[in-house]
Amino acid sequence: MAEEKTNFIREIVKQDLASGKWDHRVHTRFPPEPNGYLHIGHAKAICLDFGLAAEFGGKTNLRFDDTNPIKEEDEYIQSIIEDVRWLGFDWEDRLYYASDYFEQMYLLAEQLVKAGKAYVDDLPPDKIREYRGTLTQPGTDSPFRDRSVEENLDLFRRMRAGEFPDGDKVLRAKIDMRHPNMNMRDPVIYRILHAAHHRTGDVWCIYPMYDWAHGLEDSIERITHSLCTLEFEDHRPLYDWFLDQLGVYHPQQIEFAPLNLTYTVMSKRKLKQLVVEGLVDGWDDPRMPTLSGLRRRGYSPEAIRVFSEEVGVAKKPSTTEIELLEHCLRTDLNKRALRVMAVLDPIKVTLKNYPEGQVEWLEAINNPEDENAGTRNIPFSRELWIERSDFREDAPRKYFRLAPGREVRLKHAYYITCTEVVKDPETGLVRELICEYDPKTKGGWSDDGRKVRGTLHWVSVAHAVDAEVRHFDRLFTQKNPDEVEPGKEFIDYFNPESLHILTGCKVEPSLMKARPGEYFQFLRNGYYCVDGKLSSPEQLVFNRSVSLRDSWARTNKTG
RNA sequence: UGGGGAGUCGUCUAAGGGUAGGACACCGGGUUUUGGUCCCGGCAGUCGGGGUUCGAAUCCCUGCUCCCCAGCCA
Repeated sequence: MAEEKTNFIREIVKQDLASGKWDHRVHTRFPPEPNGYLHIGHAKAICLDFGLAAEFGGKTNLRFDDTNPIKEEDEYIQSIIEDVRWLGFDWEDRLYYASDYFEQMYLLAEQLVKAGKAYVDDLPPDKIREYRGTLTQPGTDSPFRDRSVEENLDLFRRMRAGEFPDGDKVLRAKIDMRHPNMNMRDPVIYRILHAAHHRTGDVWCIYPMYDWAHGLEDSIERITHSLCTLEFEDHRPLYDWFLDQLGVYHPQQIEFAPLNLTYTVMSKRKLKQLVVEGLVDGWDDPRMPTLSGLRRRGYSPEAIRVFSEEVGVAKKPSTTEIELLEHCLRTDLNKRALRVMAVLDPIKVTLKNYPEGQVEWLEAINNPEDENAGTRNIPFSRELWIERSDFREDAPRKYFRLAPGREVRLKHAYYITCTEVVKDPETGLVRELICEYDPKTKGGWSDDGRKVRGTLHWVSVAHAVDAEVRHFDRLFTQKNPDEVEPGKEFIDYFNPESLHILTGCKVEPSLMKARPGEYFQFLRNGYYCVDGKLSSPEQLVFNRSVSLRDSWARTNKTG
């Protein structure tokens, strides 16, 4: 039944492979601009670019589209390389930079000038905008549109030579100022920017625009399928025009809908604003949809790759529910996360009939979903921590945790029965529970057919390690923070409750050895990981990656 | 009133003349030393109106709605 999932781009590739359109090659590229950190939306594109090529025995280049020195930084390049690699993709020796092609691009531009298809325009920016017309009104020709080839070539060379200040002149393609597609109204292809480039330094003072550069990059690298998002659909005619005018190798641009997720934003500009305004702890804050944030949150690359496949690829603008992402994480972590015990909101239990000073090391299964995960021993003693929410004085019948007179199982340990509740005389708050354990139930079993519904997690007081635990909620309070009411902006929907810091948590001693990048399930609580930025041997800090599904909480809420 | 795209369960996505399928979400039930996992079941969709056809989500006509484009950003 499990018909393999497909999408329109995969079908195009299959057809092209069958027809031999590209010599039976598939060669894609992932072309980020190094002006920010990669996010889950990029992951979809990365998985598409790399995944599709790999599926058909093709190749994928990692290419930095670094044509704007003002916005681009080396820090971003490093993070992008790290993130793509972390996701599990390999570009082998094909790490390219658009800036490596600047000379070729320049020469091709001269070729366009010589063909009478490009001209140097002296119009200032505001005039260029004015002459462009509007969506409904045609533009008008620049007075400089009909300069001779000789004059254009001379001026263009002098632009490169640095004879003019920023904004003084531009090189424009000569297409049609009355074209219904705004992109075809003599688009600018080179601008003067006396700015140091992160790779070429001050070698250049003119830089190519995206539309000119991108198709050439694809052409130079002999890309077959150039995948990009929907907003570039309007640019395809230009992409094709340039390549056709030049008579060079001509890849096919195919557009797909970008990924949107509920309760978050996906624009680098907006994510950067959260960082700059200090609303989050950097690009890698665990609440961020960035790959570095998801990594710090405890997402696995596998979960993200499965998610990318699950959301599918189409041309319909859409917003995926974040629950699907969480589901993919739970599915992956369920198979791999080591089960450990951690008490987040501790209340003390004293076993009245357990020998003082005695310690038993009980065997605990590391992962019931993975036999190879083995077992470990955990210390059990007279005084234990259990979860405050696992006890209720006024327990309803459906509640099968601890209550006065009720018996529960301590996971991997013994059955215990609550015999006495010690309260603070001042506040009336429960301070301690006095219980009795049944020595005949070691390991959590009894052969007398006794029915014990509840199983609790616990940590030995004498052996517990203190830890800080961080829980996260949605980054924004609105399902779609981009859709703002009049007078508001997306940042107004930032969720001030999105970070909860729990202190005084008690975790089992084995967690002292936990390292960033390892996956844990805090039994009955959720999936957690060590925060690679904040955690230290002196102060353990864990992040909750995602909670466990909780049907008890659900029935309580709706009931 | 310009151009380019897109409309299938609540959400995402298949089916491209022949039984509208899957996943998430949601709702039941079973198993369970995690109120987890797993298993079983349920809910729910072709934007509207015409037409062609034995048969239309699919083809034709028409209407409607939504998204993108007026950077010397990508």
